[in-house]
Amino acid sequence: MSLTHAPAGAVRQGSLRELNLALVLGRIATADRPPSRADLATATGLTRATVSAVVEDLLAGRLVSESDPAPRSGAGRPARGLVLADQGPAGLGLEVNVDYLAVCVVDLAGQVRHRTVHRADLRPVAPADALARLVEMAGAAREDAARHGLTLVGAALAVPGLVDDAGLVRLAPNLGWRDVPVPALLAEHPPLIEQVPGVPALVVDNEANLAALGELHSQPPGPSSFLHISGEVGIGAGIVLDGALFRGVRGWSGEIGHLPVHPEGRPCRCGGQGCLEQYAGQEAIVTAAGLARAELPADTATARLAELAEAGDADALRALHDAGTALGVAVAGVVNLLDLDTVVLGGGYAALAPWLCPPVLAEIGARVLTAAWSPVTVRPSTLGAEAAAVGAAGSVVRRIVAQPAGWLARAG
Amino acid sequence: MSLTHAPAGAVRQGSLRELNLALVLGRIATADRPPSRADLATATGLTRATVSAVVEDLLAGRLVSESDPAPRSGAGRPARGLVLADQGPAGLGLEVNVDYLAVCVVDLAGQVRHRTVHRADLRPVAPADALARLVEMAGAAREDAARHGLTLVGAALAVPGLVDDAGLVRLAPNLGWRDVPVPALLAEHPPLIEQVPGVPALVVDNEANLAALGELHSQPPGPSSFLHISGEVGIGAGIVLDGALFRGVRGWSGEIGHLPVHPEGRPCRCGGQGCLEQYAGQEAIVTAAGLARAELPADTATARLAELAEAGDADALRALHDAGTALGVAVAGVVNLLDLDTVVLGGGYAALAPWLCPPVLAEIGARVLTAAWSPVTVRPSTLGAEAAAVGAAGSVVRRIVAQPAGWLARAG
DNA sequence: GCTATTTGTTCAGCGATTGAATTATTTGCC
DNA sequence: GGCAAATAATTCAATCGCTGAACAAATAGC
Repeated sequence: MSLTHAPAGAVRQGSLRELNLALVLGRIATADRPPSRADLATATGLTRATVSAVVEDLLAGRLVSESDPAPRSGAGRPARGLVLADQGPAGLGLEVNVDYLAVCVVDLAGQVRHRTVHRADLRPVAPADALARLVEMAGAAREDAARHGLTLVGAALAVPGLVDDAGLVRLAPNLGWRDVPVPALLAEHPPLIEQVPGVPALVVDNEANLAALGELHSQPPGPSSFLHISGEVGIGAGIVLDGALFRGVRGWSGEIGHLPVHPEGRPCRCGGQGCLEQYAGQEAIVTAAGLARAELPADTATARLAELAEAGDADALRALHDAGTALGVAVAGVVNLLDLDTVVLGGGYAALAPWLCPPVLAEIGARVLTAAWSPVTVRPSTLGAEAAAVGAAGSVVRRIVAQPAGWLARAG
Repeated sequence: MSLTHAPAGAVRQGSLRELNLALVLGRIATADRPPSRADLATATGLTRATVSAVVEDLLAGRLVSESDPAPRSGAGRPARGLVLADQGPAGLGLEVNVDYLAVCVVDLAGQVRHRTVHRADLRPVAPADALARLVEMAGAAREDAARHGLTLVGAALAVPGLVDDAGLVRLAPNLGWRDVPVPALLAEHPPLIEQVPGVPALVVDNEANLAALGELHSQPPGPSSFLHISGEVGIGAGIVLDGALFRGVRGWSGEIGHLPVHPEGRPCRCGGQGCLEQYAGQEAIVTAAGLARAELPADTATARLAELAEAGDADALRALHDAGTALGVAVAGVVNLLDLDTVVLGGGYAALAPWLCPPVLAEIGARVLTAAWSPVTVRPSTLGAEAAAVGAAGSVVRRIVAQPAGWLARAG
């Protein structure tokens, strides 16, 4: 039932303006060329009078600005193009991963305006210390952002593990974290965020989820429903349905790493048998390729593997083919279940995509009933290594775009 | 991003009333006791003045009526309870299945007001003839409905197969249908439906999807996210997320029958190997239990199997245990992927649930990473055999409840 | 019979959208 | 160069629907 879903609560007089602010701003955000007020009127169905009034609010709140290059040329008064402001609210993205810390700032338009990566093995570091380092990096990011006229209105932290609604990291096995109360630990540091109604100061979420969100909002815009697979030590998936991340009942969706691909196969640390992770996880691939994994950190191992495959190393090629086949079995199951037409390989898989895609596609072709009518695209992620941090920061500014009324109420 | 999703288009002056009509009517529909106007005001956040105006519209359009038993007793003016009208718009549910045709009428409140089942082997019957019989049954249903003051405002047809957006049945393997243009075939018969803006006259959908919708709207209300598995000859699943059926990019989601449970196992007609259907499909179970399947139609075979299991027949019990284990492997994968907390066994599985649930739960417990923190419920469907027809009819009236403005515009 | 209490309605006020008229600014043609 | 056509954006009275407060209705308890 694809009904236009109504707002949850009461629709008051003022909601009308709130909804139309969001409608117009969203249109400006997704347009490929800066639209004029007249363009917006025809696109949204509102009258030009209303659009003018709404745009005036947005201009006053510095969420949009008028662009110099006119969107049209020809007879008639020239239109004034509207673009998202390159100053004003911005999102702070944070990421703790096994071998790096990342911080970035993304503006309203989705541009990455600041980026810092600190490479280090985080496994021996206590959570509180890791977060303290991250806060230090974030402080520098905030100052840099302020110099560009950007105000941080919210932060999102990506963690490779299970996170509950309150931001408690239940389990991040590869990081060695268990029951880490991130919000409480971060509350001990001076706040970097200017609170805005409707935008949570801090969201903690799974790295795979946030990387998928980053992919969703990357340029050029891709499909609105897809599966994003982050192949790290574990294998996580972010499921994007109709332009929204699907989190599951408790926010623990996407545990694709424990789909069974050989039900009577190798035992897995999850307690099951033959889980995907045992055949297509980073350690499994590296080991199968004959690389002594202990000598290398995860990202270097992946790069080395790509080098070997490039050079035609038989062991590497076979390891990648086997991993791709296992991945394909799992992905085919997901596609059968959810009827998705796009699968994005992210994280460590992105660099290995040239060798993983063919066997994945082969399994999809063999196992997906509907593949004959509708082809499935499998492609590497367009975002770089710290996709989750970018997606995290992007998720903050998307809230401003989706609910501009909160920011405008603040800005006066 | 669980933002309150705004309406897709422009929010005009009149949309406000439309949205609040839907809000108030939805509240009346989901309340456990007939709410008063005052109850609705506090529940929705609207003022009592607005609620009174909205309710007046709903009463005038005969979508709700005032109930006799007052919702409250005590000091103060007695409240007048509001309930969904038992006259007015109703939905027509149709179902073509392998061994029966079913027609039913469901009123606004979700009550089944008419029900006809015609048992026959439909495999040798041409699609046009099967639909003609269904139309005949529907005509009688319409007359019966009219006698109760019900007007049919839309129809939904459940088919055990893949259906595209236009209502074309691409493939219904167990029925022997391929590329059947249902809307065109039904257009040759006189219309039974009174057109209402916003309500499609005919929707054709997968039987598993509509059965899941029926479960969603069954009384008492259950969870808003769950997996509904219809175990017939094939195995289909309806995925309900946040109170809405998830259809996938092309409407072909839920093909759980082809999740791999033994990737190097038996070949499947889909082209893959070791698909769930080969281990937990009705034929597989019946054969494994030692019943000669040819002698029995599908529903009788299931009943017989339940009898044997009840009597302690070792072969039947083993067959059910093995099928349940295979089903559990697949369900565990789905739960890992989507983080659902409820699985409903419907269709042929409903009657076999006492024997299927334990092995399914065992596999979930062993393979689902998060099962330790959040238990998963596995239970049989509460609806009867023709759940899809009831769900189909229910999906029609749900549209009226979700968008009452269309009906009100018609009724004046 | 009076008061407290709760329900539901009435009504002036107001915010936001609408549609038509008006102003603003350019291109192209004579 | 000047004028008409075309397109963009604004202004303004009218209207729709929600709000808040006052008011009328109806009952229980004392």
